[in-house]
Amino acid sequence: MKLYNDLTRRKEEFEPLVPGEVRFYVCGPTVYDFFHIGNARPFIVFDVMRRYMESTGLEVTYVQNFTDIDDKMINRARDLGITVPELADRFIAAYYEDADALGIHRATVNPKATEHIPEIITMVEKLIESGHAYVSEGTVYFEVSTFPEYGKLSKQSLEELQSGARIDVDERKRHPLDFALWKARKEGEPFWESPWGPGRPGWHIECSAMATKYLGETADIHAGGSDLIFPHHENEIAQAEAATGKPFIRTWVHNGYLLMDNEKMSKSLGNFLTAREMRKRFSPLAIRLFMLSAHYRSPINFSDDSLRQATAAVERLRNCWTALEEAKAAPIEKADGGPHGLVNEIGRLRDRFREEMEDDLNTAGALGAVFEAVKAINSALRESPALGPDTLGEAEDFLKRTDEILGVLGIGKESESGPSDEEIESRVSERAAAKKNKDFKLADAIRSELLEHGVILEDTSQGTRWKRQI
RNA sequence: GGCGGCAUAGCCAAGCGGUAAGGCAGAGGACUGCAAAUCCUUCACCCCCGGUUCGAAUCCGGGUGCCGCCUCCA
Repeated sequence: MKLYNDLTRRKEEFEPLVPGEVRFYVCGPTVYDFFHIGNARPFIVFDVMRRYMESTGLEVTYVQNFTDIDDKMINRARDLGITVPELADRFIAAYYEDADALGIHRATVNPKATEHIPEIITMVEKLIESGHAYVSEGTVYFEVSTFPEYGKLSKQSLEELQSGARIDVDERKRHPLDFALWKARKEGEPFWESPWGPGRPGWHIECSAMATKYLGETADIHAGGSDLIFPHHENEIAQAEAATGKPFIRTWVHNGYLLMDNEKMSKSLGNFLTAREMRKRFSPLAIRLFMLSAHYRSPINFSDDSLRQATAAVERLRNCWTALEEAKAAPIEKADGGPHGLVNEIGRLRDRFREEMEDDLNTAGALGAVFEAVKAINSALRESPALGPDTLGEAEDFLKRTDEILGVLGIGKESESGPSDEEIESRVSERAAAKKNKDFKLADAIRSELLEHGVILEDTSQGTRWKRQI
C-alpha cells in the first residue's frame, strides 16, 4: 500500500523491512487523565491501518506505550493526593475501558516507561560515550549540534527552530534546543538510581528505548499526532540514530488534529470532550465512523451535528446487515437462479475498497464503496425472486470483511441495555394482536413506549421487526 | 520570521489533468392503518484573479480567508 511518509514528504509504496512483517509503533497516552476524543483519533485511525495491513496477510507487531512518568503525572498525582504509580494504574485501566469500548484492538505490547528504566539508562550511557550527550548537575542533555541531521523530520534547521523558539534560557544547556534525556531528581518526586545520580527519564527517550527494544533498531512505522513531529519525534530520531547509527524509522505517519469549534482540541485550551463523556452521548460505532469519514491526515471538526450524521449513517449500514440476515434466515427452497448481478457489483466494490485503503488509507473513499454496496444489496433484496444463498453469502462476506477493518457495523456487539428480549417480544405480540383488532391507538402507544426505552419497531410484510437504538 | 495544512452542494466528505464518489438533511413518487425501513427520481460547474493545456476542482503564479507546529499536547 501507499503511505504518506512525513520524512520524505511524499506518498511512497510501503514495503516492510522484513517481508511479511510490519513493526509498527504508535505514541500512546500519558496516563494522567481520561483521554479525549482528539487523543482517540490516532488510536482509531492507526488501529484501522493496522487491521488493514493484517487483512492483507501481514503480521503486524503493534506497540503502543504508556507514558507513566513525567511532569503531568507528578503534578496530577500530587493534586489527587496519590502516588504516581497509583495514578498510572487508575488511568491505564480507564484507557483500556474506553479503548475497548471504541473497538480499538489491543496492541501486541503496551510498554510502560517506568518498566524500562534499565533500557533507557543504557541508551543514555551510549549517547554519553559517543559524545552526543553531556551531564550537567545530574541532568543529562542530548547535544543537538552533534547530530547533523537534526531537523530532518520537521524540515527546520537549528537556526530556524531557534529563531521562533519560546524556550526558556537555561544556562545548564550548551544549546537552547538541547533536551533532557535524564532529569536530576527534585525533592518529593519519584526517582530511580542512575550513573548520574537519582532522577527520572526525559519524555522523548522512553519511546526511542522502547521502540528499539520491541521493534529493533530500525522499525517500519512510527505514528502519532502531528503535534508530535516537533519536538518529540525529531528528538526520538536524534537519540535513537545517534545511539545505534542506524535509521530509526522508515516511515513516519501523522494524523491531523481533531478540532472543536475550529480550534485544535487540547487539554491546555480546555475545549475537550473525553472519550468517556462522548460514549455516553454517541455510539462507539458512530464515533468510529465519524473519525473514518475524513482522511486521517486532514483536520476534522467535531460537532454534535457531525456525530448525528455519523449515527444515521451507521444505522443505514446496520439496517442493511439486518435485512441480509433476515433474507438468509427466510426459507428459500430454490438455489441461485444463476449468477446475480449483485455478485459482480460486490466484486467491483471489493476492488474499489482495497484500492482506496491502499491509497494512504483513504477510509472516506473506502466507506463510499461500502455504502455503494449497501445500496446495491438493499436494491437487490427487494427484487422479486429472492436471492439465492450464494449471492446472499457474497454480500454478507463483503460487509463482514470490510467491517473487520473499519469496525463500524458492530456485528455481534448488540447493545444489551433497556428491556430484555423477552419483554420486548411480549410487547410486540401484544401489539400484533392490537393491530389485528385494528386497535391502532394501542399499537401506536406500545410502539412509542418501546421507543422511549430505546427499542425501534418496524412493521414489515413479514411481521414486526425490532431493534435496539445504537 | 521559518515550516506545514486547509478552502468541493444546506451540512460532512472523496477526488491528484478528461469533464464532480458516498453519507446526512431536503423535495417528489412507490410501499404502508400510521410510522419506520427500503427502493426510484431530484439536489454542485469545485474561494477569487491570471496562466499552462485540445481539456483543470485537479498543474503554475498571484490574492483572500481559516487552522496548526516552532513550549506540554494525539
